[in-house]
Amino acid sequence: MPSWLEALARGRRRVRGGAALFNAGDRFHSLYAVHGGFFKTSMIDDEGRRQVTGFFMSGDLLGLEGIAAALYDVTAVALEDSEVFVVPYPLIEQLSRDKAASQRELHIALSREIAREHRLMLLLGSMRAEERLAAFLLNLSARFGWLGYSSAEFHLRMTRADIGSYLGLTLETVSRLFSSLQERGILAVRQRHVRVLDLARLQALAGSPGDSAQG
Amino acid sequence: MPSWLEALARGRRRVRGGAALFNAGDRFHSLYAVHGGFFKTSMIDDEGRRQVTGFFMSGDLLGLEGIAAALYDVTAVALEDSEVFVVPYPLIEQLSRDKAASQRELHIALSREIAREHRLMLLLGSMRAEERLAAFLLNLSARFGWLGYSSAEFHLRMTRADIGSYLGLTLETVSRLFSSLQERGILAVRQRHVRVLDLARLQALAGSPGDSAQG
DNA sequence: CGACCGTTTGATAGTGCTCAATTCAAGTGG
DNA sequence: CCACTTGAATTGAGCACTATCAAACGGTCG
Repeated sequence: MPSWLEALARGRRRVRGGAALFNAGDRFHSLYAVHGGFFKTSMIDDEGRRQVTGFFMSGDLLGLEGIAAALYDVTAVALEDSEVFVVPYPLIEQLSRDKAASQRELHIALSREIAREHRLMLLLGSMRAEERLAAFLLNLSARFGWLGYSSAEFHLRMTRADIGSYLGLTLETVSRLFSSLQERGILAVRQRHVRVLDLARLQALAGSPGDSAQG
Repeated sequence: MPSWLEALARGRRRVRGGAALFNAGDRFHSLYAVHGGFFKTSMIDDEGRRQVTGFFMSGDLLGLEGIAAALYDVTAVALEDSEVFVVPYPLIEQLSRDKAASQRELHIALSREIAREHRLMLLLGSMRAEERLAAFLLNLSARFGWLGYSSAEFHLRMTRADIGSYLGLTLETVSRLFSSLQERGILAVRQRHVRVLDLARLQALAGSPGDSAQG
């Protein structure tokens, strides 16, 4: 978890796979630093369609968007048994007043989330299905790498439907793309287990990079 | 402009239509509060495709995403002769340390920007072309209304290409949609001049609301 | 072992894109 | 004042991509 938050954590909270950490519309009071496990966030549009807006793993901060309206505006659900540090927002406000460094860190966290979403908008607005999936996989891969896990072989925690919703595709399209990438020798896929066989070609499909946080 | 920033503005800056206020990659130093005129922000993906990420008018804050990397990560271009207040970020940091209220306001501005992009992701990920344009127009309309202008009749400052880029559509599709909405008596469109003839039907197309800031 | 959820695969159709040709508006210069 | 230029917008035809509908398969957990 981000070091500047360590002093502020007030307890942990365990969340079972499938359970919600918070729901859209809940009163906002705390940020959550993921300490272990895996979360997805989603929201519902006026037509009732649910869309996944992000995936969060160790070190990522959940709840930033809640400050504005004093309500969380997404729902955060654990995709496996997970744990978070609970960081009450009032404490953060206070600490940032005392310590300039912490203040800046919070601003950076917020600002980084904005930048992340810029990239996602770019993906949703201008990439085709295969590019989207490639970019998504590279992002996941890089994040696993940073956490010390293999970046070449990993386990997807989310369903094809989750991926599709996040990328603006149907689950069938996602499934077909996995099959196609496998046939071409770029990936080895078995259910949710993914192995990257040809990183260079995967990067070429995505238009290159695979960094940036909080996919 | 947001009242909490008034005390911090250090001068104004005029920007001619077509000129850039800042470019992606420039060193970050200030936020800008739009005081008059109209801006678009855009960024470039790895394939070199440019995409519009937002439109900004009086009262909106530009540059928030620059805090994270100490670099602006979008380019802000004036779509007509415009004016901004320049608010140096170090001053903001300092004020937020002294005044809890200002600190919270900044957090809210950042957080609101995150929420705005959530909605845009929803739009890009799950709405069809016509829904997107309807939602876009309602958003613009509402914002003009808040500024005291007519919400039923207004002048688009951006080209069809800008709108298309923002909505993840081609300019031809945008143009066709305008024609179609006009034929159906929902809008009266002449070039960039738009008049809403049937608000209810426009809202129905979008799935209802038209609020939320910084479209 | 059976039930259930998730995934894969196929066939078909629809939506929006691409390419291309006009039309239109606003300037510019003769 | 009017040809001419230029950038934007409109419109059309055909097609590519992805969604939709449908069926079968697989893995996992009671």
